[in-house]
Amino acid sequence: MDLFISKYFNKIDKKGRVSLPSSFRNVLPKANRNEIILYKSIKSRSIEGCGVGRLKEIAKRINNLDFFSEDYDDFSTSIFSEIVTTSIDKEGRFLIPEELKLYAGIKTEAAFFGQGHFFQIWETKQGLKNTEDSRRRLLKEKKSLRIMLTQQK
Amino acid sequence: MDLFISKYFNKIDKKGRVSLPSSFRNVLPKANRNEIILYKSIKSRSIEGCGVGRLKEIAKRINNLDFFSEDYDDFSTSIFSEIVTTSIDKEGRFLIPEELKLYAGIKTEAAFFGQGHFFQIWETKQGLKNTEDSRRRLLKEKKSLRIMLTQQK
DNA sequence: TGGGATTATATGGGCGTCAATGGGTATGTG
DNA sequence: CACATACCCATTGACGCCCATATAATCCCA
Repeated sequence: MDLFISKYFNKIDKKGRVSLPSSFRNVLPKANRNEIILYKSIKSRSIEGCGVGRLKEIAKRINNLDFFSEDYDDFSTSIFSEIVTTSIDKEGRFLIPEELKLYAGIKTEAAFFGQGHFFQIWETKQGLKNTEDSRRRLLKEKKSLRIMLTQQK
Repeated sequence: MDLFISKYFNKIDKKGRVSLPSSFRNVLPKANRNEIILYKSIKSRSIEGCGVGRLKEIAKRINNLDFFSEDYDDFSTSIFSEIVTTSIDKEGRFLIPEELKLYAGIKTEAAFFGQGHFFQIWETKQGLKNTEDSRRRLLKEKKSLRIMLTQQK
């Protein structure tokens, strides 16, 4: 399976280490299996993460913008300076930078939510609440989606 | 990772030395790992820097401007004549020329912002403010950021 | 197919290494 | 000689690497 799926709740130890769920590790390309990128979610108080491969893709796109435009700087600043890369140790653990933990309100436990091509890290309670809210919105307001999700192939 | 990523805040000591963040050092080609170039940013009160190898890339970008335009001369002059090369000592530190520090308003701390193929050095407060402003502009006015960040290859 | 044995995963902790920082001295150039 | 800067060494704290354990999952063989 090459998608980030399901949810996991892992402890953050004294040194600040958390295990990246094993199934998430397996999604990373064998080449860069010991590195991921993290950044603040735009839409919620959570951290988003994925393999480094996507970063190179983004770099390429930004590089194609007009170098002397304001847009270039805005993209470049908002993305490159906000993204952090962290390495994963032999046991599959990594460090969440302090700033990102603050942003997401994470202290002693990290809740990992698979999102397909990327994943989110939440403070456990907020993450669970977000899941409920999402689901409620889906069921109440988006009948068409419900159809997509329940329809047989 | 061969890109300048993330942000770092390093102290400038009495002698005027600053550490180039370790992850930035690693972006420099192993050959010229002890030399970088610095120049005033055209668009902001910051210093831009990169490995010497990127000079060619900068030349190409300027060359793509209309040769007979005023812009051409302005960019060409502003950048090429202002470029300085500085060497990095064994501990990974370098000196920011006085003129550049003045231009950016840097005194005792330098804020390094990764920008992909180059990086910027800001006075800490201004740098943080710039990050916020950039992000705000993108979120309010440009849906494209969201697309870049969330869209799959 | 049951149940012990092996492997994997999450978690904890020790310790050496490296990064950031400080300072002292030599070298050099005006 | 004075100032700047290159070179050398020292300190501190963070992080990487290694080893250890407990629980859960998987395997394997009779």
